[in-house]
Amino acid sequence: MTTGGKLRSSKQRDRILELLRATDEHPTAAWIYDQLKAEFPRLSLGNVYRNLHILVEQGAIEKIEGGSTFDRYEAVGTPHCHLVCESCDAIVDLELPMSAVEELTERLNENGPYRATRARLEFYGLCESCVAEEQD
Amino acid sequence: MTTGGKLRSSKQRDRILELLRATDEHPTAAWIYDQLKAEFPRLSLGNVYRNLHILVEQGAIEKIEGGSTFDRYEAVGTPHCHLVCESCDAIVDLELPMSAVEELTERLNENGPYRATRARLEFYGLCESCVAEEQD
DNA sequence: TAGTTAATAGGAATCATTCCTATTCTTAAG
DNA sequence: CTTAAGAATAGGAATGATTCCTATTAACTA
Repeated sequence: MTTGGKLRSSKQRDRILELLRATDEHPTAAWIYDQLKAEFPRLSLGNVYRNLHILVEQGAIEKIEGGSTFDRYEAVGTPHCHLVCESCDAIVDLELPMSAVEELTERLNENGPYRATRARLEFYGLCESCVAEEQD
Repeated sequence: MTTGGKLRSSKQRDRILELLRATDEHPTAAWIYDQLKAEFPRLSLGNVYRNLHILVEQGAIEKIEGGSTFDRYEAVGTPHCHLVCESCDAIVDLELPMSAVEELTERLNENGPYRATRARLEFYGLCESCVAEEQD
């Protein structure tokens, strides 16, 4: 990865940032690639990804990820939220605030022109054992 | 897909459900496959996926998905939540309840043994134009 | 017991993303 | 202005989770 040292300027990277600043469409890498293909006929998708990573590291843009690359499954039980441990990748069930989420969903539907049917609330941080391990 | 008609019993599917009910680890398909490989030497990963889909449709298990298959990007601005339109796949920025999320995060950290640093709240439903289109 | 049809195994195909390498470009020094 | 150094790029191969396809196997039913 190309962090740490000073970065050289790059027309492609500048244009990617401009594009993202000019739209509220939350584009995918492929969309950006399509947009810039005319302007940079030799543009490569890999380079779009590379520059997106750099821009994220610079704090200029944010990545809205689908979460991890693989799906997980659980038996059906009472509704609950999850805590994703960023240290060990565990997913912990939380008993907490399902009602709070429903409340927020209602509030959204009252105030806005949308019709939200459900919401997903996920916490990120450290699970119990990883919190314990940090006492060193 | 094999829905609609009556489903035949299946040792593999039964065991997958048992496994998921016996653990709170939120396994991946690959993990399930590894677990059952000894028991069913000829088990295929494709069949694990197939049975997971069936179990989800039956409502016996839930899929914790990473969201969509591709990542999206946005320029950095004020923190906000998103509404994902399930009809047109648009992602809409919401102004609403960022403080509420922080509040919930704090509450979680006070009550539990975890250390959550951030949370993600996403709403799913219909965006403005898709709500409008439904007036038919 | 035989026939029908679902379930399965196995592997090929997909698709977003990452990785690798040779080439090109930018920049700074001489 | 020229050139050397190294970053940025293009292009394509590799990866990894998931889906799709097909021939085979197994379970229910008449």
